[in-house]
Amino acid sequence: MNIQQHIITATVNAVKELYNQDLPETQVNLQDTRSEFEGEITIVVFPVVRFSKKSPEATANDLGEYLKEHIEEVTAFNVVKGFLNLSIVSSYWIDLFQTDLLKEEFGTIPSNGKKVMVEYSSPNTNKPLHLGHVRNNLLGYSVSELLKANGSEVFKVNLVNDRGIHICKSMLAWLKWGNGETPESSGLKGDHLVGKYYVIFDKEYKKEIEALKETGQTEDEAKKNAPLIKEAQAMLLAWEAGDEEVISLWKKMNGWVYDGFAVSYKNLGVDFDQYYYESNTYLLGKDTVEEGLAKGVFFKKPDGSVWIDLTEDGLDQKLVLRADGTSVYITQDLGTAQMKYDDFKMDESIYVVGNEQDYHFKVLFLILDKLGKSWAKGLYHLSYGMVDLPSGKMKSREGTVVDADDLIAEMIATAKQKTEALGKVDHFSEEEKESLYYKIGMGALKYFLLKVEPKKRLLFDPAESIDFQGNTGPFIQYTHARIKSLLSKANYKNGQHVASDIALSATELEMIILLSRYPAEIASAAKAFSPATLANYIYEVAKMFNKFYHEIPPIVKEEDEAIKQHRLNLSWVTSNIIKSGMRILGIEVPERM
RNA sequence: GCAUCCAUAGCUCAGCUGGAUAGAGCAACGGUUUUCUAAACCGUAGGUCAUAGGUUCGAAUCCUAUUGGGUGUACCA
Repeated sequence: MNIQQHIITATVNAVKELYNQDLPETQVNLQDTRSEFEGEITIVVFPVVRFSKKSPEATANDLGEYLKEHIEEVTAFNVVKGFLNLSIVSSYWIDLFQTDLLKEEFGTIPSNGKKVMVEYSSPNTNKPLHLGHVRNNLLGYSVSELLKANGSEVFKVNLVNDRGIHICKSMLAWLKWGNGETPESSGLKGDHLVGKYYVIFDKEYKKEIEALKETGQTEDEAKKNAPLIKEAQAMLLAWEAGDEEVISLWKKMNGWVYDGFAVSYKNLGVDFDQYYYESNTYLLGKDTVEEGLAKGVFFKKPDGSVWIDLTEDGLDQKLVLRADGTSVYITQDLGTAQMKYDDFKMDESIYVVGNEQDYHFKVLFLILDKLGKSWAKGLYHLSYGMVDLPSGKMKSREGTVVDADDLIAEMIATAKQKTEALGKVDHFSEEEKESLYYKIGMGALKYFLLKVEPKKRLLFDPAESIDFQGNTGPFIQYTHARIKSLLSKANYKNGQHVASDIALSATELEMIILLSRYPAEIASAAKAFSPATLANYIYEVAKMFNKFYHEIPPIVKEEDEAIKQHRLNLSWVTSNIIKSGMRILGIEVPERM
């Protein structure tokens, strides 16, 4: 039993004995004592006052006396207003530290038997990835790792949007203006090459619209009548009919895109256990529509279109199948959800998708629930905010997107320049330097994006480079490298215990308490699907270490062996938590930098 | 119009199921290196937590309204 639980139980007993009242355990409110007060654990006594019928101060004093009397580890207490601060004997903290935290596997949580699917990335194959996709990928990957760390079995899946009118646009533009250009002939990365033709299509299409408007057509008419869009639509029909030429062009161009994505994914450090392709799933869902009609969840309008009425749930009527019997977006999502469940039988399924689709997922989940799917309650939309530029939203057609590959290259270049300026790595091999620049650059980028609460929108200013100082990835990486250097200088041997009666400084005590929170931080971050809370915790840990490192004399020169070993143990545990926590964020920590 | 999310220091962000004097980083100013890596540390300054009510012993946090901003509201995906 840990000390916190011990205190809670004893407090309940105290209220029984002193006031003859039954205090519910949930009313015992514990928190870490603020550093400006004496003690480590604080009881907020206001909730107890109702039971004691005394003033907060008097109640706190009563409880303090009782706890000091009945709990061996409680050595002293003080009362500040309604707060009872308890001092715990330092040997308790040292024992806790040595038996739990000093283990390599500290922070890993045993299996909870849950199977979870995380769907993320889900790109379109008509253009390269941009900063918005980067946020999605990093978030999806990190949440997956977080859930694994919390004891779940995780399947990462990528549902690739590889078909549709937008893909045909790129194909058509390439046929018309491409002159047979390939990634090899142009030296362009495949996804960028295809994206180039998507932009060309849009430009030419706009020209046609303008021309038609000159002839007196309205904007809407012109958009529908432009020859290019008609050709693209014809191509889509040909694709659906299995036209050999179209299919083979489609395969060729998608192949270029996949080669390009593979490079970006590798650089981002993300991976997937399973790919789904919409070209295989876009016809799914019609069975589900039949099922819904049979169950009376859906209804058919006279024109043959199928709808669900969600007005009682505060939403609208929603179309689930067109009058001509073809699917809409939600049709295939219904079918795909069923297929994913049939494939994996997972308990929970997380969709990492931007908040512009909040409404869509609300409807999707509600429909599946109304269809009586037992697994519908395990569905969760991890909705994240858009990445904005100072100028506003990124728009691919207006060229205001921050390209993922460019950004990665810039981050690495910046890392190189900053590292060289510090002049610490001159003796590194070229290979080690390259690897270091990559780790630091990506560490800066990943931490920058992940430290912000997912649902909040995020501002990125391309004119200002991402920081490498303060609350940043490189700061945390640096702290880790510094600890590793210290440990190697001291010939550190892991896991050696010292007598639990050594003296601890205030900072050392604070460190132990902070470090001991790691498993709880993982659990709460996993519960909230939020790598951000973990990121901020790791930062606190790194900051605390640097404070400790500065205020004590050099450890390697420490003559008291027990104190030396204990300080090295503290350093090692810090590095272990940083490494493990950063790994969950998808960030590598160098051994030296 | 309706739905939904957001609003905290000059800037970017923390702030747990309501608890002590609202915290970090950047930028600004000052200091720290004969001592284990100064991508570090210490200090100064910076706030009507959008506004107004309400609930409570106690509200940045919960409720209501208002203002400002984002997103959605297609037989697009």
